[in-house]
Amino acid sequence: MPEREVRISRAMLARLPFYYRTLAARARAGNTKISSAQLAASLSMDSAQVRRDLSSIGEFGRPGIGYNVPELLEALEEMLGLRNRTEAVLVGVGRLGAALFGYPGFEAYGLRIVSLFDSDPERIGAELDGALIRSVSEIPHVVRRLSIQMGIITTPPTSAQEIADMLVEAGVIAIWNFAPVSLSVPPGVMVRDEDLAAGLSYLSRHLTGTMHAARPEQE
Amino acid sequence: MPEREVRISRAMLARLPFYYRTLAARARAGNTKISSAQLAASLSMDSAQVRRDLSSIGEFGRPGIGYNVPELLEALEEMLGLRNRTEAVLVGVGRLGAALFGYPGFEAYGLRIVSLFDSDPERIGAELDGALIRSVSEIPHVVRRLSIQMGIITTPPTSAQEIADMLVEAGVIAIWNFAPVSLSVPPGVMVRDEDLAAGLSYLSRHLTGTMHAARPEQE
DNA sequence: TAGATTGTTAATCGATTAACAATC
DNA sequence: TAGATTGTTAATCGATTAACAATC
Repeated sequence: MPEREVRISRAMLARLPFYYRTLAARARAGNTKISSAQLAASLSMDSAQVRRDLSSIGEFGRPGIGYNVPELLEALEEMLGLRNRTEAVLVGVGRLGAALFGYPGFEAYGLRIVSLFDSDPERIGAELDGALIRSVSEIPHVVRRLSIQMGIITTPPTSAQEIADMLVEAGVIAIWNFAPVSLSVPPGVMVRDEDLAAGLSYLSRHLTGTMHAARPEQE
Repeated sequence: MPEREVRISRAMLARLPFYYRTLAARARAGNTKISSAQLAASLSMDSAQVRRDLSSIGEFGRPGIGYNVPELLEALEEMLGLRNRTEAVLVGVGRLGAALFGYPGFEAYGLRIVSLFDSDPERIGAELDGALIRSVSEIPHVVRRLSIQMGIITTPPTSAQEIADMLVEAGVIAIWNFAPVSLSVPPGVMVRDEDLAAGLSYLSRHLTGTMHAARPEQE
């Protein structure tokens, strides 16, 4: 059979996890069908956009009926790469790093953090939930030996670039960066910046704007 | 003087924190000037876009010279609402909630988490970094009395909507939602979804893709 | 059959990039 | 003055929305 040409725009890729969420909840509720209009409604979006997005990942809908939830869910899992087991190392076991390491939600997404690193002598050698915290100097050795492809950076911004370089040098090709700094990496390596401050300023702006505008409670 | 009409697109608003980051680093390094080309280079973007974005928030550049770093930084702070002190409450003191509460980065952005809530009897009454963890039943009272405008939700997805309703009812108009579920709120209330899973699938997809493509190390 | 709903084409809207006159 | 660099206009590109024939 011919390979289906799948064009996923950046904007659409950002929407897929939301479809996934909603469909997973539907599936748990025992529903097997959902229409683009229903899906759109629960995500406050346009039904035409839902149909367009879903049609571009395959043909899972039937006119007059709607979409088959389990089928669509499976396709989305495939599409989002949730089927793959991904092993990652985490560098910087501060509060945020510890929170991510213990976050139960990742398991469902196939992510397993297999090794922890820090540069603070106080932390090196200690354990977190039974996992040993290693010195960053061991990164090259461990990453190479376990063929790790993903690195999670939760260090202070000042050392993030240095850590990124070490990870890439050792074979990592995907970096999830929580440090508030822009990393430069060679082509072929993908960086995802998780910018908490960006989310915050988005909301702050709303608060400021609202203060000058009409009070919201008197609709 | 006439009010300057400021049109900020959604996409541009998402870029502003990155400009801010870069300029703040420049300012710390003692630089007072920066060109659109330099700024673009450190963020791997197009210089035309930088100029377009910056020109739409004001006239801080001088042809032949570049932009005045301190001036621009100040304008961005204003624009991003970083000047405003924002007080927030946090609901759900699990690992993620605790990490956010202790995150030192927020202080610089004007955010202060003034109260913690949880529904787990084991946690209620306990302290985190000297702050008392209150029962969620106290949300209406506390939020109203302190006139809190922002709520941070780090509860499990099942209770997130219920908490959102309580917060909104008590007067909150901005919700920072870390629970992996879509919240429905009345108009006038803004929700920012921080979707960790989305970032993860973005990277996972790259890993899968790469396995089928050419090995990246042999550029 | 009649009603519902998809997948897709065409129309609209918005965002990015290129080019350049104006300015330092 | 000559070289550098902005702010903005015009051209391109991409994404969203509307509309509807095809299908169940």
